[in-house]
Amino acid sequence: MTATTEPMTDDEIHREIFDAIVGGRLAPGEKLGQDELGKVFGVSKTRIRPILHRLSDQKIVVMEPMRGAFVARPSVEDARAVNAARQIIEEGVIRAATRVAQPQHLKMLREIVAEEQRAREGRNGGRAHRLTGEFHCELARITGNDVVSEVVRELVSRDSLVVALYQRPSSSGCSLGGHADLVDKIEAGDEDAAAHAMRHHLQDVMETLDLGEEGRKSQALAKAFAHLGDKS
Amino acid sequence: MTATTEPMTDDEIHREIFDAIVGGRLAPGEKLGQDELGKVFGVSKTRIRPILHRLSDQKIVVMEPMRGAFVARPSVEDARAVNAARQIIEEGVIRAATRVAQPQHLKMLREIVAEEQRAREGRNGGRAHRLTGEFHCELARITGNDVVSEVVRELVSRDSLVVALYQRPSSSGCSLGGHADLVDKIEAGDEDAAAHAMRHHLQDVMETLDLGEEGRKSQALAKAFAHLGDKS
DNA sequence: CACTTCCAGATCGTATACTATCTTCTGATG
DNA sequence: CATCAGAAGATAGTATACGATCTGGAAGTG
Repeated sequence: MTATTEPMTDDEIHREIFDAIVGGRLAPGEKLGQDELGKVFGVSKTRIRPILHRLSDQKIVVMEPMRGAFVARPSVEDARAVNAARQIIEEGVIRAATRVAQPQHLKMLREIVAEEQRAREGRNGGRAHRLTGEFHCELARITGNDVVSEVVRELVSRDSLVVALYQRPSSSGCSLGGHADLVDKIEAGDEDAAAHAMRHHLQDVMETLDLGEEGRKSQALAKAFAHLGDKS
Repeated sequence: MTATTEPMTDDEIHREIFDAIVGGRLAPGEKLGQDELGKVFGVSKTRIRPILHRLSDQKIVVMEPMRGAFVARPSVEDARAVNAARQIIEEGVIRAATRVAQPQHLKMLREIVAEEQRAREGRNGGRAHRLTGEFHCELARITGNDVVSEVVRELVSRDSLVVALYQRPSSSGCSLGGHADLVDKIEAGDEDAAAHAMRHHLQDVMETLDLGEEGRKSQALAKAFAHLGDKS
């Protein structure tokens, strides 16, 4: 499967790794060896390194000096910061979206919500979570502003790692029906209500996570030493 | 002045180029040769290239395939998109800031406004503009959220290129006293008024620019052929 | 004389080679 | 037996070298 015939552009390689991480196929903390990735994509380290740096800028990957690149393992503080940032930024987004939303936009959102519901009923947690992210991205796209869309996209992708790390095994997906409520508020044209709902929606998402009272630092370690009673 | 003794980290080189561009020492459209930059900083192309790519991700630089890197020359559409994005995002920011602002924060903002005023009276347009950007960044920092600060910082830096390209020679700096008004609204704790003021402030900034009715595409060319009457 | 074609110089993009640093295993020592 | 020092292997970081592509000018042709 090591294709030697396809040139494959840098952006394609980037997207491949990006999707693998956000899609959960690469677990947080996983090592991303340069030579190894180079062989996978049939190119040299020289082209892998900048891509890794780019992923590092996106906070999807961390590069430890002279140690290598790893899939990011956001701390509890990071998780809270990203969520807080989303509360702040997506408030502006949903307000702007509410002002300009057209029926076709609402239809699109409702379709995503419906699919989300179906995925959750089908116990397809991965798909449900992906659709959750898509909902927020699509909401941002209603503003018609690519810059905003890109910012939201980045924040949503960072949140993917957070849920991968801190999701409770019990809770299958995201909040239950919170998105439908948002669409209702947008349709009603009630900007303040929509903004309020968005803030609380994101807070709810945060509360479904298991962030541990004192912050389950490494997760793998915490699980490994659970029998000791976690006295730190 | 070509120091061969200092190793100079990648981030330092990045910041050096970044500041040179945002600070206006490198004009939009300027060529950024890889070998040339390598010699300036006493390193090889290999280290310059990823830095250029990073600046490209930040939209401060554009990389044309097989042609090289150039200081970005944002189009009128780009300018409008960034400004619109700021209206959307900074609305959320100023609302969050209004909710949590402390007296010390207000003091900090007023100091910047005062310095800004002084710079403008001293006909120091460059300094005034830099302080304008700093005001918005400092406002974002009130939220206490680094993610938000970083997003705003990025947007503000992109706007630097916009004003470098499209600023009217007449208007020395940014809006006249718009910032003081924002601080007043924040101090009053009136979230809606603050948000409203922010949106209009950014719109005002946009209107001080000379974006040309049909979009003064290259600026240098437009000036060069002004005598022809610009029939495009 | 104007236009096209071709060649030389320059610069970008990538692979390979080398050096520095970290990790790990082995072996010695308290 | 536990611990620490040292060497070998592996991997990151950087520079150099080579091939590909673009730009600009010179020569050729209608």
